[in-house]
Amino acid sequence: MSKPVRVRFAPSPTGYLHVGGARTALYNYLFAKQKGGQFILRIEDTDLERSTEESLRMQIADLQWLGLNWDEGVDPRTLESVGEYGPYRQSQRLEIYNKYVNQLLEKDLAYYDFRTDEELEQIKNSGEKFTRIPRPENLPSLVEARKRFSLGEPAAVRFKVEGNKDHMIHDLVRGEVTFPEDMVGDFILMRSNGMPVYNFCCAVDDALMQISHVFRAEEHLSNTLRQKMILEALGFEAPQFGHLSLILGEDKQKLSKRHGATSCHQYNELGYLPQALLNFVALLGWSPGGDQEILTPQELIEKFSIERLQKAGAVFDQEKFKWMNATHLRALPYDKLWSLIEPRLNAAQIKVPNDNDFIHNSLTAFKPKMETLNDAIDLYSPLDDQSFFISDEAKEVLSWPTSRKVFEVWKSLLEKRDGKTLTEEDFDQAVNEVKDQAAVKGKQLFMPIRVAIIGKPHGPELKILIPLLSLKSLLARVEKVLSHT
RNA sequence: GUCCCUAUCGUCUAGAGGCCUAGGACAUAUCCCUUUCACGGAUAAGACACGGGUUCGACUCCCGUUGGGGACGCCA
Repeated sequence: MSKPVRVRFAPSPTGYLHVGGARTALYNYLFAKQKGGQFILRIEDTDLERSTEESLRMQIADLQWLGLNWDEGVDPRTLESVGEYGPYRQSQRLEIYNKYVNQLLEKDLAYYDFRTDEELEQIKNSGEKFTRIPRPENLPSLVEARKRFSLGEPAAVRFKVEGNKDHMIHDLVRGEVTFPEDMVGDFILMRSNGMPVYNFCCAVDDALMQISHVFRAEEHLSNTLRQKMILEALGFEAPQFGHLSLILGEDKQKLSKRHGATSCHQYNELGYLPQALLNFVALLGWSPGGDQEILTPQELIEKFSIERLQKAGAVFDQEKFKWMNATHLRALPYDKLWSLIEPRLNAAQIKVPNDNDFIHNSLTAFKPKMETLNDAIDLYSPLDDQSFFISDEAKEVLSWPTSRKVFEVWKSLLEKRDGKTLTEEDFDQAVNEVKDQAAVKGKQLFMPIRVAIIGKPHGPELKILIPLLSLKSLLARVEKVLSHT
């Protein structure tokens, strides 16, 4: 019997998609998918100063990377509106807003305000403590105001707040929230440059686009009052609102740029997986109830419930995110993982073989060590002869009195061999010979060998690494190491 | 300052009046696995902000205090 579920994500195109925005988008998306409803992307670009087409494209790219695909809104390629409630960019809906502003003006529910910024500033600083800007003393008639306005006198349109009634909002996550109407003053509907303002567009569009539920950040909670007043004045039905707790930084302040990486784009570049970001952010302010923490997008859709939304803010814990990313990464099949890693190796100019054996063996060795896709760069670079170098850590091993002997024996063994690579068995055998001939064991044996192979005293299991390296490069490496002793 | 929201381990959370000696995960510590580092496994330490009610019984319900957050734009 209830209205069909139609939810929207309505970003303003100013920069990359923030992780908080991603979570808002995700919850709306999950709700729509679970209820068989529509997920709509609406662009709130009425701030001409800050909104750019470039940002719009970036946000769309981020949303697509996350796999949060919308049913209605702007087309990702052409940016044209797709859907029967368009256009979906507020900058293209100006006639619509005009129509409704005029309606309010004519019903005497709004008025032209000719005061200048300076006058308003003066009022604020007049010494009196206004919690809201007072309405102008003598309002001109609509006819007169329109005349002055059309003659070029700048004026903003303000909503008339009557100021004596309480508004109750049934918030989907917070329950009943009551706002006294007098907490807000006559607020702007239309700027003096003719552009309508957020609260107005949002209210009108939610109504016109038949939005059934609005999940948005808690910072909008008090805007809801204004939007409700607009909706009421226009005779529209209000959607159901649900205000999400904020995502916080370590210092418990609203997560912002100074907390480090906050945009989806940054996490993408850092080598995080979209499914990990979705999973992590989903659990910031919501939980599925049980002990399961690693969830696929499909599981999120199945398990999502507004009852389990958290009311208090949640700190974005980079460490846990990294762990979660590593977990998702290790769950990836080899070919998928390789397809994600290869472009990053190329970008870092690391050249390694790409036959199936190599991919399989190397990934087996490196997977447990990878937390982000970018970790592959450091992991694979020792396999590339061009970038072989001796690490600082290895210098200490080099200085051990027994190390040189180990290198020499290792080298002579390599020289005696033919074929392209060493097998695991070859290696075990060789190590035993080094042990006997150089008369060392334990740490004094293994660490120098490791240094002779990868230039570092720590790293993945040599048994797996050895078959990944050619005999030729093994030799070149030990020679290089010897030249440093 | 005014209004609104909020409060369980350091962090994310489970907990819908007795199941709680408060569970899980990340991080931390120790041990096992491993002749390295990880991965994996085990163990340990670690929280109901405080004060009043309500109740036979409160982490759970109500009120207050305190702490934290948000909003108060011709930003969204």
